[in-house]
Amino acid sequence: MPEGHHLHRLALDCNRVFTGHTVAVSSPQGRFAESAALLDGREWFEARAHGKQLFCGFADDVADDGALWIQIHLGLIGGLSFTPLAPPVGQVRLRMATEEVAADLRGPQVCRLVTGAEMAAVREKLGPDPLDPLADPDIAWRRIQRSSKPIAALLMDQSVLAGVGNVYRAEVLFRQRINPQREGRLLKKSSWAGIWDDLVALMPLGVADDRIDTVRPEHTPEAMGRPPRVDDHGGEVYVYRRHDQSCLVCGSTVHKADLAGRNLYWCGKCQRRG
DNA sequence: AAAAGATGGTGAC
DNA sequence: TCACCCTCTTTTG
Repeated sequence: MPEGHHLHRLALDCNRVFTGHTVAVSSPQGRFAESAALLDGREWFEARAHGKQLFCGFADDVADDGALWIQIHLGLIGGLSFTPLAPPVGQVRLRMATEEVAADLRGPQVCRLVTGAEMAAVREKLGPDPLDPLADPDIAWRRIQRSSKPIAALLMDQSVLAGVGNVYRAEVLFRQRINPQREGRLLKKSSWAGIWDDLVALMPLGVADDRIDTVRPEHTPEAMGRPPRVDDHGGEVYVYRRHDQSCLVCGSTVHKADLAGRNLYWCGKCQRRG
């Protein structure tokens, strides 16, 4: 679940549930208890997402920006789920609740109280986010241009580009027909423009549906007479976790390889651009 | 029943 | 490059 689209979706959900409310903040598991007590009963301020980082703000008269923030990073296995108010089940690091709804945070990589200045410092280290309408793709392009790392590695580097994870990486490179091993410094400007524009188009759909669908109409299960994808690792995709199966476009076998400790999926025949 | 693996990232070598 | 974090699902025995 947790690529950038999911965090932006959670920010929207938090704002929908908590705006105009005071929030009961607690840490049933105990590891965030001290900070939770500090925030408990405060007025909700605002949630914001930048890439895979989620910030939940609570009103604070003393803070420069009028708020104190919880920085949340789900990591690989964390989750934030909304349920009708009921006793917490399992290990809940953070609970934010109204009288009707509870948002429970489990297994996060990061859950800490930060000031507005600390939040800004975290955000300064992140590259542009395709889900931010004000983001500047040239900032990422300058980093890519002077790197000898493969474009597939650069897309996963959150200081280059914020929000893209393993699924969007594999899928946008396939859709743009780009060789994942192409060095950043050798990538054509038009290829980068294609990647960025495609992410700007794709990721809002991911926010709306809370899943990653990247397959064009002509390659959908209905259009091709194939069974729909049934697992819950994203939606309909071209290459992600489709290794040893046939490419939906050319029929050749989809490859899988380890790149910097993460699984990379691609079609060697379709993806030859640089 | 146990192990492996996952949409992520850090810190120690 | 690897162990580790910590949760849940899927695969293996």
